[in-house]
Amino acid sequence: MRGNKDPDCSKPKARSGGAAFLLAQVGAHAAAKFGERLAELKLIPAHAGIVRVLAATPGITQQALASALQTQPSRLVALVDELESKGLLERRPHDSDRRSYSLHLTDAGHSTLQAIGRIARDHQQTLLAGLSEEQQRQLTALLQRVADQQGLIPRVHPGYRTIERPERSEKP
Amino acid sequence: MRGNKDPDCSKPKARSGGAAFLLAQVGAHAAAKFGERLAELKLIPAHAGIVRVLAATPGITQQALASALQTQPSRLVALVDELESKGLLERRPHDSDRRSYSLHLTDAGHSTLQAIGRIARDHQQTLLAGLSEEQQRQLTALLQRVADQQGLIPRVHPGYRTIERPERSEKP
DNA sequence: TATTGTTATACTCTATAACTATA
DNA sequence: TATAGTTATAGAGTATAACAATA
Repeated sequence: MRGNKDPDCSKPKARSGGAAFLLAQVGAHAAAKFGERLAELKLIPAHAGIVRVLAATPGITQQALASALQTQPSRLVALVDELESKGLLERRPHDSDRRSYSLHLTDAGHSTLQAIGRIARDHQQTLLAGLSEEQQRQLTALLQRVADQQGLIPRVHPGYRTIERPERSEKP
Repeated sequence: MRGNKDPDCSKPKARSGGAAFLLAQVGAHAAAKFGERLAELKLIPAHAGIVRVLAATPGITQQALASALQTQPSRLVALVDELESKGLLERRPHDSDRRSYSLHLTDAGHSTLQAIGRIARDHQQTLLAGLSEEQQRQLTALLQRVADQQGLIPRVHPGYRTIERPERSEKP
């Protein structure tokens, strides 16, 4: 265990929980703050994710959307319903398969997309206000490197995928 | 907005969602992976947080613990119950106030604390495997800077504090 | 028979507010 | 009256499996 002879620096990494904890902590903070800002648009982060995917791949089906976002199709129903009732997207009949829909952003949907972009940039600026531009570039590059190496899919938030909870202690 | 004359680099930050998104994404990934590893000990991250606070401040009451972790006292009951039934902590009578308990780690609790530390280090090493030691130091410093500037409390994970969800669309 | 979107069900987690026993 | 710990209740979110329409 770290053959250091100077006892004063024998635990150089146990500062504030380590980089991994900092990542989780700052990341949760970033997600929470973004969610707060998004509330201005009466949306939640999951809505924003859908809008972004739809902008990138118009006409996508709900199955494909679920696959792209790594979530269950049944989970999308309510979210797509909400976006549709807000007039931000349309469910159009699919050309060749009458079981499925083609999802398309409306004009209002595209406006919302832009608003989301503005909020995201504003959010990021506030979040990284303590860093110089050069430091922000460094941070981005380092995070991108970790994300790539860890096999994270660009633009897809894990959304807290099912975490195996150990047996909740015996409860008779 | 960024007075760039070269159109090709007019959007230098819209790469993979920006640093803020990367932070949320990598942070959620880090938290999820840590949770998976912690399952080896039949614990969840919230348990680990309690154990760490107890190690730092032995004899703390549940109210003070709730305050330290920024959570509701009622939320701690089940968690403390579980740790007690595992023999990792004890509820001892408080010296001067018979309403409250003094929480103390047992020997097994201290062993578990060490196991948590090992898991955390192992986890961090895996998470940052794509970075050199110098890059890891850089990343840690940058994250620490953001955490400080954002007013995050050292060692306290936001745990996803209540996010204001906008009115769930009308549902008659 | 398989697949798309949807609905139904059960289960977990949480916040809130009671409750008790002390202070 | 106020506080510590606990319990009860209700609500949101999710995974899973069923379902009807279509392939």
